[in-house]
Order: sequence, then C-alpha cells, then structure tokens
Amino acid sequence: MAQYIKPRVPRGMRDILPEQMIRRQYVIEVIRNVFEEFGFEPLQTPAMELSEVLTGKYGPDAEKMIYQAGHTGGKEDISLRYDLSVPLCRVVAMYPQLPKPFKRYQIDPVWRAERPQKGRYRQFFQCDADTVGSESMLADAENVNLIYQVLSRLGFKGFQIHLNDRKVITGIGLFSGVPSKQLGGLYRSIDKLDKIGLDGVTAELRENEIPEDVIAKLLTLLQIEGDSDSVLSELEDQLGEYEIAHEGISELRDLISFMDTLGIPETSYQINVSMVRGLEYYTGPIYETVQDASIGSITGGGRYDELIGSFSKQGFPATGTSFGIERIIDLMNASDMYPSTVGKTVTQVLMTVFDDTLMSESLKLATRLRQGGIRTEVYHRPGKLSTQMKYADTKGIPYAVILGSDELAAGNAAIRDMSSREQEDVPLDRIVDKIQQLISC
RNA sequence: GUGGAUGUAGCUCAGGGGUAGAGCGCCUGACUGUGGAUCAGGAGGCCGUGGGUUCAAUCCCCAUCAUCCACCCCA
Repeated sequence: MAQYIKPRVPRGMRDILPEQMIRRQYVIEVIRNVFEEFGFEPLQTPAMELSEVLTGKYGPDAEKMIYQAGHTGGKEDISLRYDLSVPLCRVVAMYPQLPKPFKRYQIDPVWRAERPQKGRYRQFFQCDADTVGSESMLADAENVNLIYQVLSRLGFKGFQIHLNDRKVITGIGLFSGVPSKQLGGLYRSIDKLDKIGLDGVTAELRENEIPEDVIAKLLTLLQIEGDSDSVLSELEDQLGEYEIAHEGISELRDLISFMDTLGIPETSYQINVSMVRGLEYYTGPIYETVQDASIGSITGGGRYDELIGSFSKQGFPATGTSFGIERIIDLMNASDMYPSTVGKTVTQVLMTVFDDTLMSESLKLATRLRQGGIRTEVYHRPGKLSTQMKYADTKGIPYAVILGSDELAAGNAAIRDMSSREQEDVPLDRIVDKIQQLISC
C-alpha cells in the first residue's frame, strides 16, 4: 500500500474551484472596468519583494505578519508582499520618468501571516487603484467614487463609506493631551466605538488610565453626528485651534465638495471621527467601507504622501483605495447577488457523440461551432445519450447538440435547450447561426 | 500570540467501551436515441494523528495537528 500524502493546502489559503472562479472573474471584471473607466492602468509587480522594501512601512504590529520567503542557500532576504501600495511606491521611486499623475491599478494576491477566521485569509486578493503625484483632493474624491461605483454595480445597497483624516486624528491626540507613548492605545480604543459603544470606549480609556477630564472631552468629540457639514463645523469648533486638525478638516471639506460634484449621494458616506485605520503610512484622508459588521471592512484606503519619500529623495504625494474581493465575494455568495448571466460553467454547448461511427461528424460540427465563437465541449465517450444529457445537466451547460444517424440523414442536427427541455432539428449549415441567436438573447 | 468549539462516508451530521449508521451526492440497471421524478442494486470510512487506561478504544484520559469562532489587527 502506497503511503499517501494527505492532500491539503496551507492554513488560511484555499483552492478556488471553477464554479467559484467564474463568480470571482465576474467581480474582478466589474472592478477592472470601473478602474479603466477612470483612466487607471494595469501594473504588475513580483509576488516577493526584498524584505528591506517592506520593513518599516506598516507599523510594528502589521510588520510581524509579513511572510518571510527565503530559501536554503538564498543570498537575498526576501518576503511575500503584504499589500500592493508599498510595491507601488517602490515602482514609482524606481522609474521616476513615469508621467505624473501616475494612475495605476493592480489586482493580485497579498499574504499576511495572521490567524485565519471569518472573512480573513492568509492569502487574499487586493484590487487597488492609486494615484501618484497629485496632492489634489480630487484624487481622493475619485477613490471614493471608485468605491461607490464598484459597489453599486455589484448590487450592494446600504453600504456606508466612512471618512476621516489622519490630521484630524492627530489633532484629537493633541487635544486629549495624552502622552505620545499612549496615543496608539487611545486610537485603538476610539476605533472600537462602532463595536463596543460609548460606554465600552469609556471603560477602556479608564483602564488605560486616561484622565477623566480628557475622557469627557473625547466623548463630546466622538458623539458628533449628523450631515457632513455640521460634523465638520462642530469639529472645527472643538479642534480648530490645532493647526494640524484645521488642515485635516479643510481637506475633508474639499474632498466632500468634489464628491458632491461627482454625484456621490450623501446617503452613501459619513464622516466618522472614530475611524482610525491601523497602517502607519497614512497621512491625510482615509476611508473604509462597512457592509456587514461581522465580516469587517470590504474596502480600505487613504492618502500616504510620505511613503514614496522613503525610497527616493524625490517624494510624491499619493493616495489610493483597495477592495477586498474575498470579503466582497463572501457577502455576494451569502445573498446570491450574481446576475443570471453568471452561470456554473463557461461552456455554452455540449456536442454529444452518438456512437463511434459518428464521432468524426460530431467533431467537425464542434469545430464549426467554435469557429462561430460558441464555447463547445465534445463528450469524449460515444453512446448512451442519457449519460451525456445528465452530464450537460449537472454541469449547467445550457444547450446540447445531438447528431444521430436520423438527423445526419436529413442533413440536420438537433439543438436541445436544457432548461426548457425543448428540442428542434436545424439544418447543419444553420446550426451556428441558430445557436448564436439563442445565446445572445 | 490568547481564549472557546469542533474533527465519524464526497457533503451535512447522528451514534456509542466489544473494530460503524442516516440523509443527500456518486456509479449501474429498469429506460437498447435523450437529463431534474420513482424503484432496485452497488461502490465508498485503519471514526484527524500519536500515546495512555483497559481483556478490548472510534467512544474515556493526555498530547499534537487541522478547521471554525472570538480577541488583537486587518481586506
């Protein structure tokens, strides 16, 4: 008895079988179309980067989750990429001649060595669109527009794009008077507002020995709600004396003004002072989208004006957003949000093979179907139509073409509509036209 | 890294100290030129892995691994 290796994949990684792959390709296609519609162009970078390119960019917590990719005898210290933004910055610094603004999109896997759970994988695809070389809030407004367009076209309703600004957050830090060492913990507690509520945040702040008067001041900030104009003027009242916060507030004002002009409905976004985002490299507006609290955010992004400067004397302002398609697909699967054109199979016709003597006739007809642009599978074992029908049915192939001796004698073949079970004899030279017509409607 | 739950047929799961069951799925036939129904057969499991207790373990105990969930953090 042979010793078998138990077939399995690394934890947090998975195979995507054809039926799921078809859905995934549909989602990616929608995203790609929107990206290109806005003038973003494709880019690909290696799955691995030199470790030095990745370190020191994400913050200490995130950095622990970078996969080391060395091999025995390897001389280079290399790692699997953690996201697509840092490689982009490396590219921009490496090819300074790229015309600015440089707008690129990238749809590729990234790796994070964390504990898998719902909506969290160790290998997952990010779909990023970024603009390098524009300090205008228009670039950020376009990012938000991408989010709005993609999610709307995929059929999402009721999603909320949360907006904030790193400069406002810094202002909150100054405002609270908390020593810089404790700021991380402060932001983390604030970030949990949506999850644990005001009382929960208060309790956490007390545990972290934040002074009561600071807590009281923070709470008034965190309770600011309403339309973006009133939130912004309230923030200005509270934080305006801090220059950095003032800057952040006016960035958000510009951003929202562009968003309005671009036609993004007010109901789809909100300013959320408590939304922090963990990655260290953000410097300005930040945004993330929540659809279903149980699965976390489905998009995330923001401005990172300093990151390219860590690779080159010549820095560039940059901003971008990222779609997490694993989570988007998980949500779409749960609510079956796919149009009927997204089927179980890419095959459009099963060419049956009646018996050995008719194999060559079937193959010739299949070739004509393919030349007519019809995706055609030929059944490989002649005989027993019932088996072939069952196969077409199980796979969800919409049409079967039957070429038996009777049909051939009459110069016909039968086209069977698998869902209606209706069947029609059609002259052989009209088969391609007929099926093209059936498929297009 | 921390805590909790679960690992039995391809899938969903039941069971219980004496080496195993259901439903669905799969294969074959009734249906010798036609798939979603019915009926009849059939294939398929060292009960996650390693140790311990026992005359005996899939069941009890320990360890380990994996999966899921939560925390941390994130898409």
